[in-house]
Amino acid sequence: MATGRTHRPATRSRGIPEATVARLPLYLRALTALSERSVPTVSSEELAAAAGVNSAKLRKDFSYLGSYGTRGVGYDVEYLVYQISRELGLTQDWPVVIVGIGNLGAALANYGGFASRGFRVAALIDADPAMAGKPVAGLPVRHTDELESIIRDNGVSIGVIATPAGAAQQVCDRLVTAGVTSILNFAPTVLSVPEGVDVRKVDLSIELQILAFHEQRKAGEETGPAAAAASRAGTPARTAPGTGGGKGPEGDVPAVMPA
Amino acid sequence: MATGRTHRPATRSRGIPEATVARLPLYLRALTALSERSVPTVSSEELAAAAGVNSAKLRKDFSYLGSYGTRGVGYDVEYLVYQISRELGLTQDWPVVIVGIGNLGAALANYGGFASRGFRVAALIDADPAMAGKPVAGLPVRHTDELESIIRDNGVSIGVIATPAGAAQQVCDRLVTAGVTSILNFAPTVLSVPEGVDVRKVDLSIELQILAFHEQRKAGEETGPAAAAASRAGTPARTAPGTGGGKGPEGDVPAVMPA
DNA sequence: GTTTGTGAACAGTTTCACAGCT
DNA sequence: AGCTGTGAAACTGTTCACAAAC
Repeated sequence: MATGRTHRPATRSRGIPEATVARLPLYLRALTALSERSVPTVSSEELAAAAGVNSAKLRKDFSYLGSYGTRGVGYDVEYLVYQISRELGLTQDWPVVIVGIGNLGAALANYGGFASRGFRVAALIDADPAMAGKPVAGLPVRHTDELESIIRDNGVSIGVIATPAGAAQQVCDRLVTAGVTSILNFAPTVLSVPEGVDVRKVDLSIELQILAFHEQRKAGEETGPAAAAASRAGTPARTAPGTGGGKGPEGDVPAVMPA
Repeated sequence: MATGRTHRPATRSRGIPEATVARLPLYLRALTALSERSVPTVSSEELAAAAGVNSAKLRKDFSYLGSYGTRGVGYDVEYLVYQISRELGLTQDWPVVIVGIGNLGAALANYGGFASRGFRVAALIDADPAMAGKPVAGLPVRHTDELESIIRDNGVSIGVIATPAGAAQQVCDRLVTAGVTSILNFAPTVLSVPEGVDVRKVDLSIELQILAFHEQRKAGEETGPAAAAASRAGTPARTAPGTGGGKGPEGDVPAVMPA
């Protein structure tokens, strides 16, 4: 039963609830957009709208970080950007490796948001010898043989797995052994990792299946307000995800375009 | 929102909890693997291990669907596969369009899990006229002009947005107007949609930032057991004082910015 | 004996509503 | 006046532990 150690509840976080942590990047993106427009201060109401949450939640979230607002006024945009960045650990540079340079890996490598905020793609790694040396997003693809040395030489602690499912666990094991302690997994597999290693999963087909579930409900129960696309002509009709939406945070904010 | 307490009775039907819905695809995947190995029955303990959850949660989840197990024995694999598929709406065929055929869009188009389970890529759509007609994943890319007709002709109700952030809202509006009621959004933007339309978001950079947060914590305090590879040369990362002492704004905050 | 199904206890999250500061 | 910060209430999700079914 050597595989008995998996998951995670890293709720060892000194105080900040996990749900709040998951929303901080959302706020940060909204704040960055405001900052670029040189907006000096913002109220919880405005910022919440931009981030797609409600203001009470936002204020509660910020209260875990400290008292960074001014009553009667709002929050100082630059100051908040800094505080949230620091809290998220984005004031330092995180070298990241991407393993598996297929379509998805290439997409990730080209994704602007990656590099923008504290993350730096240290290397792209693929098992196919034919890929080795080929430039993707301006970086030469390295062969899997070099995985361990790349990680050690660059002090990489975050790895992204974009390989086929069959290779994911093996890649994961090598990453962990070499010193990676956080993994973002795009392969549709459950990864086993030792305690202390964090895994987050992005699973396309799961997201689609959740949508299908709600879609089926809609079709079944025609109670729906038919919802013709009435809104959003003149006013920016804000609408909650209504029927479902779900677990995670909802919504983002306009930002720079990824390639 | 604003002022009135619009108590929306969103929960009207005998609902399966959202958290449970989000796990059903996970169970389904594990069950499918068992099915392919011709395993006839499985216990909650075994299945939970395969899906990466604990058995109590799994049993509770299944209890919302009905009593599909046999005490003293376990669950019939084939039967459960069918029940969950039906619950998720996967026994019907869902035509899907993918808009934005860059690296990511192509990756999605090629993703096997897409087609495998109830979903069928009805069309790939891109705004670039140079892309039109080019085959991606065996399908010819269609131009955005055809978006509305494609959706209507194929009865598409699920759309995937893989465009740059700047185009996402516009694409979203057109999808919704044409009849799409569920959207999977890969662009880092908040989408506004009318009530009744479901949006799920997949945001890479947010996932990475959440990992960075935990990574920073690990570096800061070597809590408990696995202190293993955490401290390797290269990722020192200064200790996060976190909420040390209290939540006074001072502490280590180097009165930056606001000036 | 084994394993499910579930009420009840517990934990985490969101919302409310208002006191307190500016 | 306006807006933050936060206890308390309401809600959602998880874990426990055991009776019931095989």
